[in-house]
Amino acid sequence: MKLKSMDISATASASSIVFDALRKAIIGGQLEEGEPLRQDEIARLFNTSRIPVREAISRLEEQGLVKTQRYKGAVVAGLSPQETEEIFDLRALVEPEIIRNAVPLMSKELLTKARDKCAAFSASSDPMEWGDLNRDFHETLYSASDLKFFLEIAHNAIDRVERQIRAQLVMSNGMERAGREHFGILEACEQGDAEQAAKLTRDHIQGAKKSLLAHLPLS
Amino acid sequence: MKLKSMDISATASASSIVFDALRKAIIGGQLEEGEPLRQDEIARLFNTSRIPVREAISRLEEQGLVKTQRYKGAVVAGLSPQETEEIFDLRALVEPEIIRNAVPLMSKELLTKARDKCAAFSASSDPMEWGDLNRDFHETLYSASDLKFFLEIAHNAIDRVERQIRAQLVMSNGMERAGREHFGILEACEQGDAEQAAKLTRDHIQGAKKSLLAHLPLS
DNA sequence: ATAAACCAAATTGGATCCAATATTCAATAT
DNA sequence: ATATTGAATATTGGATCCAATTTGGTTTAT
Repeated sequence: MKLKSMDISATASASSIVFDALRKAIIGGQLEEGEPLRQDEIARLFNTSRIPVREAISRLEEQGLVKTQRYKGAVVAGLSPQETEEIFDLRALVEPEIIRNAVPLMSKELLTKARDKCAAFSASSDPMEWGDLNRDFHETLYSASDLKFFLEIAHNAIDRVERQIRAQLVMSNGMERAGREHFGILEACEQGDAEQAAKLTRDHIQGAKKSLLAHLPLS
Repeated sequence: MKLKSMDISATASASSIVFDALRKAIIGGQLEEGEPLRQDEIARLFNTSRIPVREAISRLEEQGLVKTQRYKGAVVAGLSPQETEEIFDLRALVEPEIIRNAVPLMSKELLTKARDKCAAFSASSDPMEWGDLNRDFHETLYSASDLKFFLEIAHNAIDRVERQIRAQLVMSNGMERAGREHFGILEACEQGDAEQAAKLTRDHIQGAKKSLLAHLPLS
């Protein structure tokens, strides 16, 4: 019997489908911060009842992506400049460790893929996709790491500032500098220099933080 | 009008009450790892329906404290030795930063409180309360920090290894050494030496990790 | 006797309904 | 005119009910 098998018990529940969709809409900026999430409306959109929607929203709250008030509902969470700065500091602490751990575990294939993603990022002229391509490149490198909890933290931290990252890329020379820095990180990985890759990753994040804060109101 | 006011909209919902209770039961070891969480049973215990229970469980899953399988239900999450080690490494990375940030913000009152907690910990002879007293001391120091996201991470990381921390305290000379190390950290805080406090915190966590892994099966 | 088929109980996922609270807006009093 | 009251509407929180799936035991065929 030749049949491509799949784990049926892993099929998506309604609540996880709603969760994923809302998460993407929030970090992608389709839902702006402060915007209320109406359970009814979302349930109608996904042709389901409010129960899975409520579960999805409570999970999003646990992730810090929405804020809810009893009997008032949920709104997309926003960040103050101070909070944004703190998230970038957290990233600057955690992500270099992930890269340091990942470098010795990177296969030839993975490095090839990363090089492609790096090139795709630099080549793109559509600001709408810069955010995704940027994240794609970083996550490709991180995916070689086996530090699942560090990755969990990093993914959540990036989720929370994804909108700011997009903003940072389109402003001044954000895109050009990111491209250069990506290339540097990639080269360090290819040379197996974990220390250098970690250092460049930290600089990359701290640099993004700085240029972001400089353009933020009353920082 | 003189009336002591309180924010009624902040009153606890059924789901948050269940969430808090389950979280405490899990990290306190009342529920052992692998133990299934039956929605009906929990709903009966709290005299509510399964809806708030399900919301609580989905939040616990988001925190990594339980694992659920579709149509099979939730069980208390456990950690492999490798995973335990990684959580301790994460703590060793994040918590020193929290202390470093907190030291300059510590008031006289807070330091007094911390000294009391430190003494209470060392004085206790009841192994059942060592875990709580230990956490109480650390959280007192951390509470001076204004790094809310770092604190979020640390709290969650500690939640996930709380059981192992308890185990570590009761074994060999874990309690005695922790008492000594706590005192060292406290002194550094009192002297306003953030660097030293951070270093001792890192050592404290790495030391706990080592002695824990040495006693763990097939580490 | 053993293993496959199958049926009943248990359990979870989701839908619908009701209760509690918030919000909006018209009516009223000052 | 403005502020306050009160009713109608909208929205969320929770309870109850039904459907889908798993689980454990029983039957049945070999």
